[in-house]
Amino acid sequence: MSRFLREREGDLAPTDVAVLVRLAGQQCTRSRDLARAEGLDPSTMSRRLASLAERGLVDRHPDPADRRAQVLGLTQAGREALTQERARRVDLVTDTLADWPEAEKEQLADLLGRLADSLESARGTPTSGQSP
Amino acid sequence: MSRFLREREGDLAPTDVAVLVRLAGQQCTRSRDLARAEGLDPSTMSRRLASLAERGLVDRHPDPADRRAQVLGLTQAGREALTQERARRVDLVTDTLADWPEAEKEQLADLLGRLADSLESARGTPTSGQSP
DNA sequence: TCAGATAGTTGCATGATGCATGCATCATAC
DNA sequence: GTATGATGCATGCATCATGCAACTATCTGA
Repeated sequence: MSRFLREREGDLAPTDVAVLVRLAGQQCTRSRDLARAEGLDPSTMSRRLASLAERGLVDRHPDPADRRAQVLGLTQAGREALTQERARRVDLVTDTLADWPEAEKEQLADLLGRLADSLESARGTPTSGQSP
Repeated sequence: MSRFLREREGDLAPTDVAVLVRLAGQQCTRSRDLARAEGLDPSTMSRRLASLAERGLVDRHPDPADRRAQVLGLTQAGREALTQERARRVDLVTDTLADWPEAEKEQLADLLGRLADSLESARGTPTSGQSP
């Protein structure tokens, strides 16, 4: 899977896409939260955001409520880039699974969705039965 | 998924694990083939192999049939490291999907297996309907 | 024998990342 | 009100994986 994806990387790095997705979903508007959500160091997220802002995909302005922080949001270009990236991925899946029966594609989508949920709820549980 | 995995990385980098798996399966014994199989540049593979050899997980000796090439293989330590990594992953899955019904786990395994096959056979097809 | 292909390595640059640190701001205790 | 610690973000620095280009040694075929 990794080599498949490595060969088909788009214009946006995976991390950047993840950031755009979260910003589009309004799930977090703090750099800190984004970093936590993606399992990255805050410094890394700071740099990703700087890069995205420089490319005009994200816009940041000071948060009046907390002047240490900043309000993050997608620009119009950011929304378009995300739409385009999503279309690219849909094409990828469409091409690759073209000859799968419809029923199995739905099953796969359903199970992957639930897998994502399970992984999400397993976050914070480092490896195995830790945490006394 | 990526953040889940990023947080649970083992001692071996993902690429290194992939290399060990292929060597264990005897699928390729040439650095060049490994590189192609993993979608990496030969130079990168060369460096990964050097690192693995230095750590005593892989052993390389000149190929008598082709003195440019080298015969690659796992050392005993390499086999053990791979076994340990596999156990770690099994634990990860076991923990994460602990409360899934058995039937769904089997379905997921089956579909993921077939997904891997589809991705594998889609290799070399760059992005979408290219190749005139 | 010689030209071109191939296997592998190394030099160099790039880009993502983490850690330590610094700065500004907030929250709280006194 | 002021001092102390916590928090949000940025920057300096080092590390690591990676790709490209160039190189050496060897093989292959005319």
